[in-house]
Amino acid sequence: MRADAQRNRELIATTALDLLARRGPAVSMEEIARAAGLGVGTLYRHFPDRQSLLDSVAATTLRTLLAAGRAEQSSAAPRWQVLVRIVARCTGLPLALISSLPDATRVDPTVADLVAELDALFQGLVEDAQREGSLRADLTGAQVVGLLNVAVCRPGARADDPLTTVLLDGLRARP
Amino acid sequence: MRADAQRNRELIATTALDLLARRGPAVSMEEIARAAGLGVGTLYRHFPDRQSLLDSVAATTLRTLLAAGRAEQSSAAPRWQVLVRIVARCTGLPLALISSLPDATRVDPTVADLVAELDALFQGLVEDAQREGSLRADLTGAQVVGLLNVAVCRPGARADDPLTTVLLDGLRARP
DNA sequence: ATTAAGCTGAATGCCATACTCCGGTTGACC
DNA sequence: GGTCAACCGGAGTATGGCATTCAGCTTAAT
Repeated sequence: MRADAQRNRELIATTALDLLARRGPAVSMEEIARAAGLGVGTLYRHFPDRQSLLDSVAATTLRTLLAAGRAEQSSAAPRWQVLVRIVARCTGLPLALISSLPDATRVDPTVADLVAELDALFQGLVEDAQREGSLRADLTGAQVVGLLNVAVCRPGARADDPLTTVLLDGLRARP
Repeated sequence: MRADAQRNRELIATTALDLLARRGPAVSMEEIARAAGLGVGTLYRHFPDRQSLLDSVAATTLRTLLAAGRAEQSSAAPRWQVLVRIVARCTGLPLALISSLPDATRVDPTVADLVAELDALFQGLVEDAQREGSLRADLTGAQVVGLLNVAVCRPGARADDPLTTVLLDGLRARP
């Protein structure tokens, strides 16, 4: 593969991720192309269709997140700290949203698997934090994860958002 | 106006509000019609176009909310209580969202005014609660209102949602 | 210099959705 | 219970946005 092609492929993926994070899951191919300073045709040279591009970006990102998550998981830090760090890390990721939404048309098995794994990791972490006594115990793991999703998967979300801050404070177990 | 027309007009408004709350701001005229058990033609008999219907529903709802808010405001209850009650009251309202979003196409002056008034009322309330010492003071009124908006204006939001609960807990001033 | 891989973006086709309209229905008044 | 204007239904039309294609031009690599 020619060097410029390689570069463009990565540029497309990065740009797509960025736009998805900032403007939500409805970005058009045209928008992505323009933001990357390329023509739409180039996107289609690298990805057969829109879904492909989305899947590819999702898979890459989810894999990174999963790796980071597993690393954190086996650290010695208190579970609460771990959770906060992972949430920060995930912020701005709209892809979990794309996939976790009851979106009928989504079926890519790789992405689905990754989402499931990430979900399980998160839930385990939440439940550990509850056992540790740092996270309020009146919600199920799934509920907490669902709620963190809202905080994290918003167009334009940032880790130091008021929303994220307040939500995390609200999740902290009362003294 | 014929009795059935009157009935249908109200049915349309109610159904639209309900669907907007449950499925978000992208509901189609067809969906609303079907949910109301009517034909699309009937919607257009009562409202010249989609925007009209949305504006009408928004204006009615916002007026009700504003009245309820003003009543609460002049009650003797602690500001925190008042705030919680109003939030509960607003939950499921997607219209504030429609209007408060940077949606370029929205210009109806009535609705804009109502939104502004409701916003001001909310902010005043939040700031009073902060002075009262029941609401954390490290956020501006506007930030708090924005964040409550997220909680309240989601498709399918409910007042006893984990999200709303946790968010309110996170907003409470620390002892 | 050669050339195949790469790039562009106007043109195409598709689909969802707002909106229209005419034939059939019905409430209201006599 | 008859009349009729208001009302309703829903197939059909118009439109706009978006994914996707492709013919002609560029450029990296040798």
